[in-house]
Amino acid sequence: MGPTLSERLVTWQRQHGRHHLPWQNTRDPYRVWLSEIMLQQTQVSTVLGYYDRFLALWPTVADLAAASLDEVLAQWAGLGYYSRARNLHRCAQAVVSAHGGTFPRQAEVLATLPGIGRSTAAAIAGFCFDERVTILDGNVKRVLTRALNWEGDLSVTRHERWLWDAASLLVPEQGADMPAYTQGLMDLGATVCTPRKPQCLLCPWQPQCLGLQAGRAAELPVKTRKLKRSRRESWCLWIEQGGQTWVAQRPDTGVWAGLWTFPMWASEGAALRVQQALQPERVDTQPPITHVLTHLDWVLHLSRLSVPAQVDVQAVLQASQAADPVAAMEPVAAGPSPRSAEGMATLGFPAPFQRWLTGR
DNA sequence: AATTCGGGGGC
DNA sequence: GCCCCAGAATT
Repeated sequence: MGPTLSERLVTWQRQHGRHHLPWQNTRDPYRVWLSEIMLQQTQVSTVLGYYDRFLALWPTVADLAAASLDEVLAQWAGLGYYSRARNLHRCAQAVVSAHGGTFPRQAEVLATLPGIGRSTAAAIAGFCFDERVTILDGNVKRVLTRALNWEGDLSVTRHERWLWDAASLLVPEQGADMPAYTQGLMDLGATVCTPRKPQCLLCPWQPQCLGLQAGRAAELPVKTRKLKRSRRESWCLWIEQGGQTWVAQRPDTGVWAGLWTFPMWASEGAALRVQQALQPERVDTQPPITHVLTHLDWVLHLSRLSVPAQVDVQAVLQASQAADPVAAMEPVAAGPSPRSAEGMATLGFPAPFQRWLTGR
């Protein structure tokens, strides 16, 4: 028989897994939780800088809870999936107000908190509290479907449920092995059982892997989901007037919720009419860029305007906000307002606007 | 059950 | 171009 799959994985992780990521070598649930949220659908290399910055700014969950949502969003800017930042903030406040500033220890309770689903709850409970519950992230789905040579379509819900059950059966008997086991699942998927060209010769499960035996490991998992992106086109005006820049905050739902952008219009004509009303001294119209989001190709046009001091920008923008839906400015949470350079630095801008503002 | 949320890495 | 990434919440 030999060692079980979980025993093999635990031994392998201790010898060959990753041990020096910034969120490892701690059982502080705050640090583990913060890393797990940032790492949702996001690669390790992308998270590194953000993680250290958040910890430096907010060393404890109480510090984070005491921050404003705007501060958190500004620090999260560029990382994507901004509902994570909103839920991060809500979760910190819930931990403080409903749990006395201490994270709950059971996965089932953790999963009731904002932004913590079943997999993240299991990661926290396993890493910090030795609870015998399984994660099920992209790594585990790939590792498991290959090890079991299981060809179920992952876009089908009941297949996911089946995988949860299969993964649950594999957890180690000893709670003390849970941190290494959970990390092992992640490390195996990230470093050996990779999406393409898996390094099966290095795999601790190689003797048992049914996918490898069938010669199908590299073709799993099966996912039929086809992604069709819609297209949207917007015209942005970068309005500068006497050292100030006009910005608007996006509504608290939808794409880039709560972040800041230049005022935007859904038609070229509407933007041009506003541009004309502003009587700019200089106009710099840049080639459009296509910003790719998960479900959207967003074509963004940008004209940079220098507007004389005597022009009432506020009035022009308000009139455009109030215009009929076709000609109106795109919806904002709060009316556009001018910001100094220092003020701009405290706001969160989506990646393409960040690039424009910093000159790439 | 299907959609909606970003942005970057790697090939 | 394509798929993937320490997924969750919403509809």
